[in-house]
Amino acid sequence: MTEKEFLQEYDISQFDRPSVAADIAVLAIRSEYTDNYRREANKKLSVLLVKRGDYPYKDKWALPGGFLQQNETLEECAVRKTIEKTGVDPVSVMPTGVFSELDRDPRTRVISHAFVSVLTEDVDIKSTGEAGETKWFDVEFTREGESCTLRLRSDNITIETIMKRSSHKFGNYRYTYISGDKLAFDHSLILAASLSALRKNADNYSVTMDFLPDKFTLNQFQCVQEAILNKPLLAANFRRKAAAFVEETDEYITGAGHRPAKLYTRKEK
Amino acid sequence: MTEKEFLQEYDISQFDRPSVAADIAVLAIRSEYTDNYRREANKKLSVLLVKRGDYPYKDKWALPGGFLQQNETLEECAVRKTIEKTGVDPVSVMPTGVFSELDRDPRTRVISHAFVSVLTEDVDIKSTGEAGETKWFDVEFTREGESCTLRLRSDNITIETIMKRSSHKFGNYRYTYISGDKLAFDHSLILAASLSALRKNADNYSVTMDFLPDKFTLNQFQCVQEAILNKPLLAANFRRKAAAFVEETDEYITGAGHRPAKLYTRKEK
DNA sequence: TCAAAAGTGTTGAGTCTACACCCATGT
DNA sequence: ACATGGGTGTAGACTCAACACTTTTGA
Repeated sequence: MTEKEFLQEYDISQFDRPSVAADIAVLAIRSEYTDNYRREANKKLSVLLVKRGDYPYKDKWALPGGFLQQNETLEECAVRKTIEKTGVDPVSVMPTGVFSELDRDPRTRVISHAFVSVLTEDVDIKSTGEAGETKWFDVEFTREGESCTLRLRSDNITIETIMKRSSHKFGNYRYTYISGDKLAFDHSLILAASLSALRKNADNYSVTMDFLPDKFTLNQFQCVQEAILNKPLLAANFRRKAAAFVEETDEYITGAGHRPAKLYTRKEK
Repeated sequence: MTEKEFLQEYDISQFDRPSVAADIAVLAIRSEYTDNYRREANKKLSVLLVKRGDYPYKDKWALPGGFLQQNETLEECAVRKTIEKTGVDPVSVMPTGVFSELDRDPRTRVISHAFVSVLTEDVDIKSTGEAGETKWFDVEFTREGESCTLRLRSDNITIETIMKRSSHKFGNYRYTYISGDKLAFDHSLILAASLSALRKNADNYSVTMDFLPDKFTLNQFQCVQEAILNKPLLAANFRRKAAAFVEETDEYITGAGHRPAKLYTRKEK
């Protein structure tokens, strides 16, 4: 069955209203390998993609996601679909935008709600990569003037998309495709918009903190912040600014070959 | 026909998926009356509400809004519905959140997309108030500790709702009803969330500017900013900060009984 | 003439950046 | 011992709130 046949047989008449879906960019802060027992590993941002098994966009890589069920909210849908399709629990999800353009999906009208999640604790990548259908891709998202480049890399796969940053009304950016590889549907554009929404919001430290575990060191916090903003921060200054958002505990992390780090919690309010 | 009969006769079986809707808080900066030809009028924030003519929530006040059609995006739907129901053109609309809780609407499952619009030029209120079905309400939205009060006033109508600010994940607040009057559906909660999203975003001056006309004076800009943030700003400081976001023209506004004000435009990028 | 907004200058308080420096630890 | 991250101090640059002051207008 070709994609064309598939689409012809798709009974669009049963749908006289849009379908409602959630798509989610699950990001992880991954540590690069280091052979120095003391030195902190470099951190890279990765995104979790799923290879589509069916038409449309068969064999293309896509963000996990799917249609909303009657007994769940959109946030619950995003979490459920991610677990079903990848085995990864995205823990908490942040909304990043709604995509309601008319021709997003060749089957029928679909309104997609985009979310982003950042996993700040080490993820066991092997357990999620079964059958080659689910993979983590290193993310590089850069901008030179008008055009933005989204580069996704995993093993021997590279997906590179050139986009234009178009609208910036109300502080939110949208992107349009120019050239290069594409993810399924408009997922390249959704991923780009979600990354820029995440970066914009992460300027406020409290947003970043919502992705951290209950107890964390200031260095963990800083690594997440640096990975999201994609720039290094001076530890001395970071810790002073972060102090306004956290509360000390009397627990420490030891065993890293240097002075123990105090654990902190999110400050309420 | 009572509300109960109406709901019993509503054929819910025709819907095996959620309906998709947009609801919009149209705000206007309204000038209070002044008898001094020179003195600038006080500015008040008002919201446009529609009295429901049908079940459910017959005779309750509601935000304008309605169901998405197949040939429009959600933004277009919000604009179309506002014009249809009130005769007011909201010009440009900012998304403020999605409400996908299961029991928002007694008829069937409805996913509502909230928008806000701020009208910065004087609106002819009389032309929109036909048949008493559409009215502007002065808005007061205050918070003391845990509980928030939303007070809406128009002529002899006062709608006062007490709510609790509940979740603040990722920088966005949600509200839950405690006591007092209610708008139709969960529109009190949507309005509260939209107002706080607007205030949060308006910290960035460029968001406020997206609601201004193509040419504006710095005083106009400041009045909008003050109405949204609900606090006075020092003109000298405001103008220096705003300078980064605007470009001069060589046009002036005269006739106000004082030195002419230069017109500015939004600075691109 | 004069009150009001338009617009500029200045001062002192506070914040942020960069860097120097000491502390505590596991190998 | 020592490299490394944990953590504090501080000088200079920068930003910002407050207020004083001058300019220009219409009635």
